[in-house]
Amino acid sequence: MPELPEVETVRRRLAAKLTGKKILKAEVFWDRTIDRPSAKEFKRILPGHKIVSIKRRGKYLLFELAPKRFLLAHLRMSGDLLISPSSIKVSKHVRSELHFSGGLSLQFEDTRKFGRMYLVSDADEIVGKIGPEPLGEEFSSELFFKMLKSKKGAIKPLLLNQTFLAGLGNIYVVESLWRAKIHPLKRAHKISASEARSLFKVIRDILSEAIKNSGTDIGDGVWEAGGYRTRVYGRAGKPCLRCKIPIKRIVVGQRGTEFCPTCQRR
DNA sequence: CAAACTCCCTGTTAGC
DNA sequence: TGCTAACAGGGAGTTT
Repeated sequence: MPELPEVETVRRRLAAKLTGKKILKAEVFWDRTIDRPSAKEFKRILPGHKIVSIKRRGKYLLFELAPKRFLLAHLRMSGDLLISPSSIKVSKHVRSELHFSGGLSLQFEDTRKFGRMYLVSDADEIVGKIGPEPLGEEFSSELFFKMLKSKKGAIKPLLLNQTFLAGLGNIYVVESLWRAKIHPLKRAHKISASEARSLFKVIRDILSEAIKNSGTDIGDGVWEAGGYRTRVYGRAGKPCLRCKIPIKRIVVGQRGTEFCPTCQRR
């Protein structure tokens, strides 16, 4: 499922080919894919706009358009954005399609229909409330420690909370906590300064490694491109790669959570 | 304010 | 073999 590194991979794939291109036509095959405005308005407004830049904020893709507007896309569970000749459908699950000058189209493929597109005049309407970018310059170990100190809940659901920190999903949270040797149920304000430093570094290292590898292939057919291999995610019952003790799986915040019962203490 | 739950969806898999 | 039911998962929205 697309998290920050997968969305960044998509962004890089698209930016090279679509920057400067003009939208000729917009089609919507599943209306609920368009969160706002209505699918009808979406199709009416988009033609004539040019793509100025393609950025990313957390797990959102952000297309800056001219005349000034923003097209945002969130891939949620199964979404992907693919470029193809206009005449060829990339799969039977294409929910919307933008046709560009030059004969290419951008197709929003999304098997499970959780993905959304937004067409707005102010991007902050969608991404204004999300937390700092974990790979951004404004995010520091000191800031992270302060953020953790003010929260009493368990660390795992906190890291999944997009208003706390942007871009992490279940896979990278589980991987980060394992590598930093922190128990997923540990209370955020009880994390020491040195643990916070470690977690800070680990999060940035793992995200960077995953981006370098074009994301993670978890082998369920949802995201097949990536070369990053998980160390604990999906490995319940198998030996911990550090200590050989079997990896445990619990449910935290309604999400499956693998961890090593000896390496990760509370 | 935070934690817990519900909902949206479909492909995969476990169980019969 | 073929069927059904359970399950996974992000995040907005609602309830506790």
